[in-house]
Amino acid sequence: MPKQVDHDERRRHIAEAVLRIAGRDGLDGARLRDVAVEAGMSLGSVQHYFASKDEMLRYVVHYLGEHVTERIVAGMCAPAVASVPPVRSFLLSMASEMLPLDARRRAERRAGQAFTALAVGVPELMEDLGEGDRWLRERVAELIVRGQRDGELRAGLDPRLESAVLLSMIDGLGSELLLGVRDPEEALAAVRYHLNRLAPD
Amino acid sequence: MPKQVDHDERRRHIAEAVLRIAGRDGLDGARLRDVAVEAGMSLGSVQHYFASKDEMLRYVVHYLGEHVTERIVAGMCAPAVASVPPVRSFLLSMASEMLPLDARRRAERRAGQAFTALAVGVPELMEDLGEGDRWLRERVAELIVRGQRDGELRAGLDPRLESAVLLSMIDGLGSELLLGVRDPEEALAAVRYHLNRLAPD
DNA sequence: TGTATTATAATACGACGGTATGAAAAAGGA
DNA sequence: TCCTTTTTCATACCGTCGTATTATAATACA
Repeated sequence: MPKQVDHDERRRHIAEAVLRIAGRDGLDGARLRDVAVEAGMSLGSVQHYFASKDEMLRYVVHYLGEHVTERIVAGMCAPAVASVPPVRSFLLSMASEMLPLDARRRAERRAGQAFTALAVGVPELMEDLGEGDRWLRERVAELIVRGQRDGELRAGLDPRLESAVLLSMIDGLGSELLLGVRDPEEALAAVRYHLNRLAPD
Repeated sequence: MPKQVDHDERRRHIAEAVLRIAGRDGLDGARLRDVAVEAGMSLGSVQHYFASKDEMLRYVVHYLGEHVTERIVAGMCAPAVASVPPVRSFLLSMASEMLPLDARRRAERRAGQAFTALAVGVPELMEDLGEGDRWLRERVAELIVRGQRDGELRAGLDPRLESAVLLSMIDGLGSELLLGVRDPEEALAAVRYHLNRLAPD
């Protein structure tokens, strides 16, 4: 029997390389040869783990979708340890995690937007990217309901629509931050301002 | 003296072709040869009006930036003729115009996002795309101030931050609509819901 | 230790796409 | 009418990039 290599570990390693390149130079800059260099292997090896570039990109889309939601959830759970956390602090943590406020998240978001552009019109990819979105929306709606039960949020709010408003706003702020038409302080201020209005008088 | 042709008219004609293609197949689908076919001319002619593909794309970014804001403004002014229009109806019209609710606007937005992805990290392009954004933000802030003066909007609102929240939300809803993770009715409902909360009790 | 099978790598191929070139066509002015 | 300059077009060139091919190295099992 031959050499044993964890195939999926190699694929994740390559996916990380793709994400680094896409975050730095855009998805167009992710040529197979560059991916190989970034991953520290040869072009042939990359080909060994992905039959085609398309298959590789599909894998990366899936990989990204999983990890983004995972990281957001981690960010939301982080402040939970500090005593009893208000729902608004959860949501603020979530927003901070989602917004491209540092180099890493900027790269991640840029890669994400590149894939989003790629996915438009491709049902399979759109499904992968939309999955986490729907899941997150429900979580936020649940959180808002809980906030209302605990008296942290106004009773009159529509959880479903509030979830849509908040997540859309964060999404939009993210795009604007990446494009440089909005500065980070203002983005965070907008989120805090919005969350404040959700509190009872 | 030779044949006289309106140079800028030709360039706009080509730009329209590029936008149609980018809206239909993405910006990657806008090969020079395809642009020529879409514009109903030969590759050589396209080259005659643009020294390079890069120059062409820069022109299209500029062209798009001008026309998008122009169309949004037209959308905002449209309901103004009907008696005295509440500020909220202005803003709703603006949102409706900005959201990709039909094929035309979907194509326009897709092209816009493709160019946005292209522009990240290129200061010149970012400037072109950010210009209209800043202008629009100020207009919305002014509108909110006017709404407050007229008693249409709550007095406690921060016009600058409200402008940021509203425009970011519309931007985010637009992305989500394009990706198909949000349906048009819900997007409009979210906008209406949000605008409603801005009204006095 | 030998061998079979996988992993890694180097190189070659072929297509695609931006660019360059040169020629033909068109049209206003002498 | 002829000339000059612009416009239009066809075609050739050449680099790039995805893919295919082939060879070499590595390793688990007999």
